[in-house]
Amino acid sequence: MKEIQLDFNDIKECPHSFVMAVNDTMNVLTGKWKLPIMATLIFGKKRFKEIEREIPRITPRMLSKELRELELNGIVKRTVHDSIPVSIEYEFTTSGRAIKHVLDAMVEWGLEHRQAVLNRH
Amino acid sequence: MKEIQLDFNDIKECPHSFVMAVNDTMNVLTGKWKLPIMATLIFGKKRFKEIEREIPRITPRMLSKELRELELNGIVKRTVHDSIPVSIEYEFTTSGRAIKHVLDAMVEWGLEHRQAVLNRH
DNA sequence: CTGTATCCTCCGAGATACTG
DNA sequence: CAGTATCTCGGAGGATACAG
Repeated sequence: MKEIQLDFNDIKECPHSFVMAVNDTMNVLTGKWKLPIMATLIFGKKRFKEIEREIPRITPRMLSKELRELELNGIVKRTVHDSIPVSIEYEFTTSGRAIKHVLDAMVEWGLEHRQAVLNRH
Repeated sequence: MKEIQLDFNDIKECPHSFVMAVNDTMNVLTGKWKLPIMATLIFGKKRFKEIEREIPRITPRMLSKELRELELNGIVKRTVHDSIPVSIEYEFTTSGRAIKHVLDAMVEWGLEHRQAVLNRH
């Protein structure tokens, strides 16, 4: 559970709280599997095996690890239903779901940037 | 110059162009030094040595590598002034500067999320 | 079904020295 | 000043097997 530590704390124009906020956000977005996992949860609760099935090539080790990290970071909620056999469901927290606004900004910039690059050939 | 390849192309709810756009954006934000480098360019052109001085602990190797990558991705423009000795300046492209909108969204979410996490202790 | 435990590989990044 | 060339290493992530 290591913290990514961006090293521009000394740049005077960046208030420390802004830098921390960007750090927090990057923490939730970086790594190979976090975005794919979040994508599977957009339309509601899912069980471990469902998520695993929807993400080609992910291993249970990585899925477990990333879900635990997302839970610790308050992005997803894990619920144990003690049926037989037990089933476990993952879903976004309210705050976790709101990261969609960041993704929207990324989509918008990404599309515009690709267009801008194409326009100069 | 490897491309980060997010592996959720098969998730039907994500239009491929949106996935590509998020990929493009992540490409520009990930890694240890890209954000610090961009932060130094917010207020205008800078020379290699100036950027190096403003970012503690970065090595010329990494600065060179990241600047080249940002240039190839159309984020920064590199200008050679053939004075004696030559001086070289780096600055945002128009499209590169616009990534600030993404950072704004990240700051907003990051601050709100931190607050949300604190509120439930 | 919902994960852990081991072992292993590869690459991002650091250290250091050098070049035009 | 504006970089490049080597060498090295830790850690993210993969493969495979196993557990409750």
